[in-house]
This record gives sequence, structure tokens and C-alpha cells, in this order.
Amino acid sequence: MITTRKTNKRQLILEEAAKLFKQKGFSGTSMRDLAGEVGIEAASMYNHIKSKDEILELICFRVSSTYISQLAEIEATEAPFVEKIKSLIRLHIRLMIEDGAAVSVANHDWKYLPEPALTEFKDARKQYEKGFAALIEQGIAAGEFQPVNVSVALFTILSAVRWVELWYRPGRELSAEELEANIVTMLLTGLEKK
Amino acid sequence: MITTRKTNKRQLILEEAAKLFKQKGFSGTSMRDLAGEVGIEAASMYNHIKSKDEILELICFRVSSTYISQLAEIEATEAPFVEKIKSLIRLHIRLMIEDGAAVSVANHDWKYLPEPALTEFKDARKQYEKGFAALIEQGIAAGEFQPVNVSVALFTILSAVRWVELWYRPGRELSAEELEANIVTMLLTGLEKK
DNA sequence: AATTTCCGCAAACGAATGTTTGTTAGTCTG
DNA sequence: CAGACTAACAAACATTCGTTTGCGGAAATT
Repeated sequence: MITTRKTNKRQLILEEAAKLFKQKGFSGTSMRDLAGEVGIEAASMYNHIKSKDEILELICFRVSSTYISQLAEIEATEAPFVEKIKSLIRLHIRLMIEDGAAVSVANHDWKYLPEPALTEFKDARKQYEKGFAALIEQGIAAGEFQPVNVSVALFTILSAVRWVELWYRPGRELSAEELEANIVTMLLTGLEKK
Repeated sequence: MITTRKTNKRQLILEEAAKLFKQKGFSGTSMRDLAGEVGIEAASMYNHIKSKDEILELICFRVSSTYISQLAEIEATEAPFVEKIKSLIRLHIRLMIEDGAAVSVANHDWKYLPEPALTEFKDARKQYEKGFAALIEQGIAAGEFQPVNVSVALFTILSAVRWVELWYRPGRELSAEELEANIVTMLLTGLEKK
């Protein structure tokens, strides 16, 4: 191994932390729990990370910056708004499947962020929601969408996509692609048959 | 005051606990925090409740039994499946608005239930989901709904309705009725204009 | 009026929390 | 080979946790 030496333990800590935080919550997870999962004493972790809070910050901001940069990419494309919204839905599902633990933590445990980070995170989320909402609004103006309340549409989509974290396990009856297709159908054409 | 004497403190504790648990999570809330909110010392609370865990159980099971009994009522009515599903969606929204703190706790902190209660709660939830899913399935069979994957439809609806807890505050731009109408539209007829 | 019950408090309990300290091997670098 | 760095550990830190105990006074019951 060449560079398996430095920050790999740090990475391992972050991964195990995400899993544990998702499972038992941030407050419900002790540094000794986490250390046990990593295969180390609690004290030894402080050779790799500054504090428990820092772990949470790293997880949350990695997720939020991923979402924000991906949103920017989608905004920049030339496509009908229907397609942009579909891309965003697929983005959420994909991230949830690929990095479910971290996304869960960013969704649920952000409230435990210590104060400078807390406002920063909330601002980032608000910025993301604003960009998402703008796409819906423009889609309505362009006549592609029904004239539904924008906030309702936005949060319905954002939430509808969250349950994947609770439900999806690889090797489920549905593949990731089928899952995406089904959710997109639900959200864009609705449950009812016309 | 006539009967302001007995179990009213207990009720107050449960209400404040629901608010605090929603705000800071079960593990993140200390008995001293809660006692402060109630206006009492932590030790004094043990005159009214058995333990912190008991508080959580009382909150969670009150919510779950409400859902289950209401589902039974709706199942018993004579109405198209579209209407039954709409009623369920409205039920979720109404409960979230009227008793948001408790519902949030039942949604997020149930995992901290101590063991006999934990399985009991999960079973109750599974029972509710099964009943809900059956209505969707029958609606598809009756040709009222699109042939979407039942689990996807179920969890999309259940989740889509949860964000109300994060978003709704009385005196918001939308009234409860408008909120219900918008969410029902989103879920049943979809965002896209045909 | 006497007595029991209710409900609050201060103090303390042991256990668990996040983190610091001092130390000790091993490994890289000059 | 000497010195510096890395990363692990055990022990201890102060604090906070949920909860128990013992006690006092007010209110309800007899």
C-alpha cells in the first residue's frame, strides 16, 4: 500500500459515524460506541478528529455542498422544466441510495450542529430550496406544471424522496431505476387514473 | 378549580416533553431541561411519571393508536377508494397540525423505545401501513388508480405528508384547508399538466 | 383536630458523557 | 543511528445524565 497511511482512519471514522448517527442519532451515539465500531479506543480517535461536533459538521456539509453543486449543474442545462425536476428527483434518490447514511444524518441531525455551523447549514439548505422552488415556479409559468402552491410542491417532492432511506436496501424487489421511475410517476402524474 | 388537581401536571409534562423531544430529540433532552419547562425540579417529576422512557412510550402509543383507530373508521365507510385515500391524507395533515409535537416524536424518536415497547410499536406501525397499502391495492384493482408499485405509492404519501411538521405554523400564508387541498392535488393528480 | 396523602425540594447516587493527559511503541526522515 | 512524527493506549478529568432518598409543608380526609 502506498498512501493507505494517512487520513484513511479519519475516513473510516466518518463512515462509521454516519452509520451510527443514522441508526441511533447524534446524541444517542457515544464516542465510545463509535470507537468500538472503528476498532479503536475512544481516546485514540482524537488523533484523527477534533471533536464529536466536527464529525457531524464534516458529514453535514459534505452532503449539503453535493446537493448545491448538483443543483447548479442541472440549472445550467437546456431542457424543459419537467426534465429538470425529474433530474432533481433522480439526484435525490441516487444520493440516498449511494450515500444513505450521510444523507440521513444531514436530514435529521443537523440540528445538533454547534452554532456558527448551524446557521451556515440552514442558510445552505434555504439556498438549495430556493433554487429548487424557482425551477417549479418557472415550470408553472411556462405552462408545464399545474398552478399548485410552490412551497407545497417543493416540500412534497423533497419529503417524498426521503423515505427511500428508511425503505431501500440493495437486493429489494425494486431496482434503483424502477424505484426512480415509480417515484417520478407518482409525483409528476399522480396516483389517480384520469 | 374543581379537578385541576390530579393528573394535570402529568398531562403538562407530556405536552412539554413532546415539544422538547421534537425540538432537541429524545436523547438530546434531559429531565432537567424538561423539568425547567414544566416549572418544577427534575426530582419532582417522578411524582407524576415513572421514568423518561415512560414519557416516550405514552406519547408514541397515543399517536399510533389514534392513527389505527381512525384508519379503521375510514375503512368502514362506503366510498370510492380515491375518497378513502383522500380522507387518510387529510387525517395525517390534520393530526400533524393539531398535535404536531407528538406526531413528530412518534415519527422520529420511536427508536429510543425500550425493548418490549419497541417491537410493539413497530408492529402497530406495520399494521397501519398494511391497512393503508390494502386500500391502494384495491383502488388499483378497481381501476381508480394507476398501476404504480404499492409500496412506492404508500411511502410517498406517508412521507409527503410529514414535512407539514417542519413547515406549517398557524398564521402561515396557507390555511389548513388550502394546505390539504394542495397536497391532495399533488399526490393524486401530480405536478405535471397534461 | 388528627392523620394521611399529595407534591414539591435539596442532596446525593452511580453510571455515562466528551475530552485531556502522559506515555509508549513503531515508523519515517535526516 | 538519532531525532521527530504517528497513532495507539490506560487513566483520569469534570460534567451531565436519569433516578432515589429523605424530608417538609400544604391540602384533603377522617
